[in-house]
Amino acid sequence: MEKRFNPLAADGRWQQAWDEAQAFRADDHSPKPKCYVLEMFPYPSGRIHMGHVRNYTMGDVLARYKRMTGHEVLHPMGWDAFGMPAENAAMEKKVHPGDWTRANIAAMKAQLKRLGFALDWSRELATCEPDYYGHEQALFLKMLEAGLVYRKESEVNWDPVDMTVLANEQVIDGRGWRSGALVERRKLAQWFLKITDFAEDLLDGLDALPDWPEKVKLMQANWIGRSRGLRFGFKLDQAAAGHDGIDVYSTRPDTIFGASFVAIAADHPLALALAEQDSALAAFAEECRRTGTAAEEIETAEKKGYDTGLNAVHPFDPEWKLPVFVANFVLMGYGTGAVMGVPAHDQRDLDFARKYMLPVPRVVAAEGEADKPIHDEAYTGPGRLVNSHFLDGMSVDEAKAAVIAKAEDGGWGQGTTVFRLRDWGVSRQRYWGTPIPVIHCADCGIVPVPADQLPVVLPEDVSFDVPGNPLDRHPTWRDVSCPTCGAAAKRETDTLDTFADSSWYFVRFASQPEDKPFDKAIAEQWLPVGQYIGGIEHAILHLLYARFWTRALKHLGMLDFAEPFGGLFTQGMVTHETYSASHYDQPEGSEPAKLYWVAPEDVEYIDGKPVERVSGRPITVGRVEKMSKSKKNTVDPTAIIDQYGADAARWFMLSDSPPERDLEWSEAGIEGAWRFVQRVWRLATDREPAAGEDKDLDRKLHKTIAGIAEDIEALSFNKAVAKLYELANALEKAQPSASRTQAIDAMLLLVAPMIPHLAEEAWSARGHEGLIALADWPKVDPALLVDDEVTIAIQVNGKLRDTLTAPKGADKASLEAMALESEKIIAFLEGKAPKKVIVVPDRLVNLVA
RNA sequence: GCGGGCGUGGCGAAACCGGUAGACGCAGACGACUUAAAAUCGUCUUCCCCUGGAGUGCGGGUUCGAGUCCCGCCGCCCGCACCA
Repeated sequence: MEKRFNPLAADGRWQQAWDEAQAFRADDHSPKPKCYVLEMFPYPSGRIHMGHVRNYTMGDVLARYKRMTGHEVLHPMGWDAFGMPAENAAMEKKVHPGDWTRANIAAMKAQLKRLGFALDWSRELATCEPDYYGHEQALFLKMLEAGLVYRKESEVNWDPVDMTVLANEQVIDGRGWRSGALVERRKLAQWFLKITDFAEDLLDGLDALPDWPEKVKLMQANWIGRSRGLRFGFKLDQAAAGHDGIDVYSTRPDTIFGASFVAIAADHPLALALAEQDSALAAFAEECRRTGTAAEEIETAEKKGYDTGLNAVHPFDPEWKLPVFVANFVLMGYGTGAVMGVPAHDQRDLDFARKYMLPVPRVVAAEGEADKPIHDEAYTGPGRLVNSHFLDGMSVDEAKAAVIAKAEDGGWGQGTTVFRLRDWGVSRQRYWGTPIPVIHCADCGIVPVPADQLPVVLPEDVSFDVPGNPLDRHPTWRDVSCPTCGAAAKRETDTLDTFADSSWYFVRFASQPEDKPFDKAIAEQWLPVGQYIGGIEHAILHLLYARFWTRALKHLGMLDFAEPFGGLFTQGMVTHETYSASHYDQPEGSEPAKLYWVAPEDVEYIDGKPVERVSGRPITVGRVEKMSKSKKNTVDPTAIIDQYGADAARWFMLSDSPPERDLEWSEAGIEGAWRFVQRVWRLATDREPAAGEDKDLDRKLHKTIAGIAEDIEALSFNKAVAKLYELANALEKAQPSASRTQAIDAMLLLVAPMIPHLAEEAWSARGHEGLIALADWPKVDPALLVDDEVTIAIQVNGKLRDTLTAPKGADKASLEAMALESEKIIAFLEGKAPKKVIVVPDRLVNLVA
C-alpha cells in the first residue's frame, strides 16, 4: 500500500468512478425525501477563482452529507452566460461573444470537475443557449399578457461607456456598477417589469424567511422602502401654467400646522411649465440637474430654492398662504415630487427655511418644551401637538390619524403607502442577451412573437467594430413582417437585463422539458431551494429579482409558492495579502515611489525578507484584501490542485474561518490542509491487529458523529473541521482495538463530504465495497453521548481554585462535601466556613466566603 | 446622517441557556528518529513583578459567578443615502 496518498493519481480515478456510477444524478421520482442544494451559478469569465472554490465546496459538503443521510439530492450547476464581458472580449479580441463564452464554459467546467464536486451535470444549462432563453422569452410573453410587463418612454440611466441603460439598482453613487462611468439621463422607450405590484408582498414575505440572514432581509426591506403617510393637494391661490394645485406626500401629516412653504422638484411638471416662461427658473432647474448624486456632493450640497412667486393655500385655513419654491433637495422620483416644508420637524426643511428666512413654528413638543425654540436642529422626537388647533394635545400617532381622517372626509387627501422600489427596467441596448420577443408594426403597434415562432434566436453573423448594438445594424434579422397584418415590421432589438436570466434558472434546474419552461409538478417536488449559497453582493439585486420572478410565476398560475429560496447563506470572501514593489531602488526608509503590485507566486523570501523573484526588489507586504486581478493578489485554484490535489484545497476552504467571514488564503494554510489529508491516509492505512474495546474512544467517536452532523446542518464547517482534528488526535493516541478499527472506518465516512477523493481511496483500501459517496452516514448511539464521570470546577468567590472528578449526576450535597475536602480549598477558606454554597450539578461548586 | 454587524493570545478562531476562557488549526521553541535533510512523532507556547496575580476594546452596573445580560464610551467593517 502507498505510504502517501497521491491525489494526482487518485482524484481523476474517483471522479471517473462517480461519473460512471451516475452517483450524483438526481432522480425526480425517488421516494426519498428531496433536498435541493444550490450555489449561485457562475458567470463564465474564463477561469474559476478561489471564491468559486469556497462557494461550491460549502454546497458540496452539504449536498454529499444530505445524500449520505438518506436524501435524494438535487445539486446542479450551470452558467450565467449572457452579459457585457463577452461583448467587450468581442471588441478587443475580435472573437464572437458566443465562441468566447462557450470556450470559457468548457475551460471552467474542466476546472470544476477537478475539484470533485457532487454535481448532477446532466442538468447543466447555459443561459446563452436558445433552449434556455427561448423559454425565458415565453415567460416574458406570459407576463406581458398578464399585464406584468409594460413599455414606457422614460428617463433612463444611460451608461456612456457601456452604451446601455442601467436599472436603478445598477447605479452606485451615480456611476455604472460595471463601468464606473458617470451615468447620464436620457429619454428612451423601455420595457419594465411591474415589480412594484409585489412591493408589499416582497416586503412582508421577508418575515416568512427565518433561514435568511437578518442582514440580507434588512437590506431588502430598506431597498423596498415602505413608508405610510398622507398624499394631499394644496390649491394654488391662482392658477399658473395650467396648474391649479400641487399634490404632495408627507409621512408627517400631524405637522401640517407647522408648514411654512411648499417645495417642488426641478423636474416637476409645474416647474417645467413655469420654466418655459422664466429663464432664471430654467437656469436654476438646469443647475439642480447637474448636481451629482455622489455621496459627498449630496452631503455638502447646500439647500437651494427658487421662489416661484406662487402661493399655496393651507387646506385647513383658506387665508393661510404658503410660498411655493422649486428646491434642489426635492426628488421627482419619490412620492409626488413635491413636499410641504415643516422646518421645525425636518432637518432639510429647517436648513432651507433658515436660508430663505421662512418662519419655523414648533408644533410637536416633548413634555414641558412647548415654548422651547428650535435653533439649528429640527425636532423629530416624540411628544404632543402644540399650536395646532384641533390637534393640540394629541400624540404624533393620534394626530397623523386625525389629519388623514379629515383629509379623506374632506376629499382633499388620502392616506397612502409609498414605496421606494421602482419598476424593473429590463431593456438593454446590447447584443449578448435574451432578445425581447416582440415586433414593432407601424399599424398594429407592439405585437408579441407568436409562441410557435419562439425562440427568437440571436443571429451569429454580427460585427462589433462600431459601438452600440449590432442588432440595430442587422437588416435580415431586424426586418420581418408583422405576424398580425403581414406588413413590413421591425423586431425589438433590445435584449433583456441578464438579471432576468438568473431570476428563474433554479426552476429550470428542477425540471427541464423541451416544450415548456418547466413542468409544474416536477419542479415543485424540488423547490423551493432548501439551501442557497452565494455572495453577499447579491443581497439586493439578484435575490430580489428572483423573489419577484417567482411571485410572477405564481401569479400566472405556473407555480404554487412565492419564495424561491427557503434557506440562504452568504459566504465571506477569499482574501490574500497584497504585495507591492517600487520601480526605483532607493535607500531604506525613504518614501516609496511609484508602487506596482506583485503576484504572490512572484514573491520569494530571502533571509526572511520578501523580495520580487525576478528583480530582487524589496516587497512591501500590504493589507489583506479580497483577491482581485487589479491588486494581483490572486491564487489560481488549478495550480493549487496540481500541487496538493482537490481534497487539500477543499479542506482548507472549510477550515479556520467561519464560512460567513472572510478567509485569508495562505501558503501555510494549504500546507496544513495537505498534512491533515496525509494524516487521515496514514491512520486509515496503518493496519493493526484489532481486538478489544475502548470505551473512551467509542464515546469520543459518537460525540464527534453527532457534533459534525449538527455543524454541517448549520454550515459551521470550521467547527466540524476542529472536531475532526480532535478525533484524529484521539485515534493517533489510542491503542489498537476493535473500537479503534471501527472508529477509523467511521471517520472516513465523516470526512467523506469534505475530502471525498481520499475517503474513497481509503475506503476501498480498507476493503469496503461500493462508493463511500453513496454509503450511509454512521449512526449515533445516544448512550455513548454521556460520560460516566465529569470534571467539576470548584470556585471560591467565583474564581476557579480547584477541580475534581465526580460521577455524572452526583447530588448537590456530595459535591459540596467533596469540594470542602479539597486541600487547596481549605487553604483558601483559611479554616472558615463558607457563607453560601452554590452547586450546579455536573458543572461546578462555588463557595462564597 | 440613517440602519446593521463586529472587537477574545503572535495569527485564524472555539466557548450551547450566564457556570473551568483560549478547544482546534497556523506560526514559533525545544527534543526524538536520521549520515543528513524532508517527512513524521513527542513536549511546551495568553500575559506579568510567576508558591501568586491579571486577563475577552475602554469605563460602569446586575449577579454567588459576565466573553456572554444592562448602561455609557472608543475603534473597525458593511449596507443605504437629500426617500419628504
